[in-house]
Amino acid sequence: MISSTVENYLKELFLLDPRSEKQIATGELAKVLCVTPGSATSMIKTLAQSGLVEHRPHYGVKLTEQGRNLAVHVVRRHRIVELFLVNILGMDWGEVHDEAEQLEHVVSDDVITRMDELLGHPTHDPHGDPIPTPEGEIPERSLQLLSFCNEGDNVAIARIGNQDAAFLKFAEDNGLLLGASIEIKHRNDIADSITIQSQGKEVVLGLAAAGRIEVEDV
Amino acid sequence: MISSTVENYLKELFLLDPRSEKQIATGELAKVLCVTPGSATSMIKTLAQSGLVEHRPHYGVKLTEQGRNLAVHVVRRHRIVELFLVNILGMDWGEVHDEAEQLEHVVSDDVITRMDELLGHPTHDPHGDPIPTPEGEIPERSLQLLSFCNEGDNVAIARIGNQDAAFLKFAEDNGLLLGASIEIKHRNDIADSITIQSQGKEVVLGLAAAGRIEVEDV
DNA sequence: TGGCTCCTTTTGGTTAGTCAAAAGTTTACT
DNA sequence: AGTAAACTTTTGACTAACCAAAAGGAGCCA
Repeated sequence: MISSTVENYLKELFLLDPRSEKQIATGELAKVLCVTPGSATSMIKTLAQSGLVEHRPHYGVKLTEQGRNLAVHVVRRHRIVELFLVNILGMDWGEVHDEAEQLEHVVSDDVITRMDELLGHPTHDPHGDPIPTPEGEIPERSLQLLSFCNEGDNVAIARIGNQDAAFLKFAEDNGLLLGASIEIKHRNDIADSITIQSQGKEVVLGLAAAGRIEVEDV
Repeated sequence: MISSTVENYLKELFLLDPRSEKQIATGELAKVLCVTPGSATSMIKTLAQSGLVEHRPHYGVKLTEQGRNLAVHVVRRHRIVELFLVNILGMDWGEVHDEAEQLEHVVSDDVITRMDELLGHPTHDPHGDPIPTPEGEIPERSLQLLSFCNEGDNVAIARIGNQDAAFLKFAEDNGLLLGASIEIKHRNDIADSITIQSQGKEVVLGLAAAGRIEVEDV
């Protein structure tokens, strides 16, 4: 049996590098998992023994094919649960993450399949992140940072990279919801700002903030 | 934080004696939890130190007020989850128990509240067992064993005590579903049988089987 | 009262996961 | 090249939960 601790290590490795190309530093992994570096090292060693990661001491760690596969399924469970909590149980975008964090380790594949069906086989979760398929494929979209858009572009909001509650509230208050279609009115590199129109309302954003919002061409 | 192991010990103590009146034997508790008696003893000792149970060495163990309270809430979570899996996700009566066994330890009160709402504040789960309220009250019904009913009685099926899959299938096939109203046609103590009519169909049951079915006067 | 059986408790050992602090590497700068 | 800073690994120790097997009551029957 695979413990939830192991699932968390694998999941975070995946989230830090979805393609599993880079060597992730022990300390970085330790930080996101809120454990000491020493704890991470020893867990990495046992993961390596099980063939779930490849460990080059002092250089870093990387998921193996097998490890990545497990991780992807944890992420699938997490995102389906999140979407389920929001769409079916009516919970808030902000409060579902921690809940899903727990549930992802105990819900069976059967339950996930049924939730998936009830949700209509969604491809992306409430944060705009892709939901891996049961086979482990990750649906790709060609996203672009809002900060790279040009005047006149018509795009739809696909993902908000900043999980900060205040930022999410600001986005929500200004109609910058997932799927909302917006038009780029002005772009001023000198003033470091971009002006967009969403649902008739004009909003001015700094380019740094715009860099946290990903959009899809429509 | 209270571990799921502790929750399981408390829950099983509650299920073995819902009123928490008797002293439960260590060995009995160990058996339902599938642990050795020694393991049970040592956990009982730590539970006693936390004030969750009262332990009289060599005589038995009993939930305290506080322990029973926690146990009742675990049971509430379990039963609401079960009902949710059956009614909302369309799972089978038989397959939800193990799933709920896992989920009961991780779902938050918020999620339970929302499920409860979605289900219409049910008072009993798919097995006919009562669902404790958020305050810990246990809705009582005055149930009677089908084997004690007399000719002419009109009753509704409230609970099936036998969890055996074959028995459940037999019951289902003969229209003996939760809530179904039936009439007692004949009762023959010599032949040890009882004849009932449900939805026009007559079914003959041995009194032993009838003793596993509980009914409510209508 | 002794002895027998059944059950409970104790004892000693294991595993997974953690931390704190010591020891060892790498890198980067002079 | 030499050294300090930054990071990683090792070491030793802890906790929760478990098991197997030895030791310790309790009740019963002669």
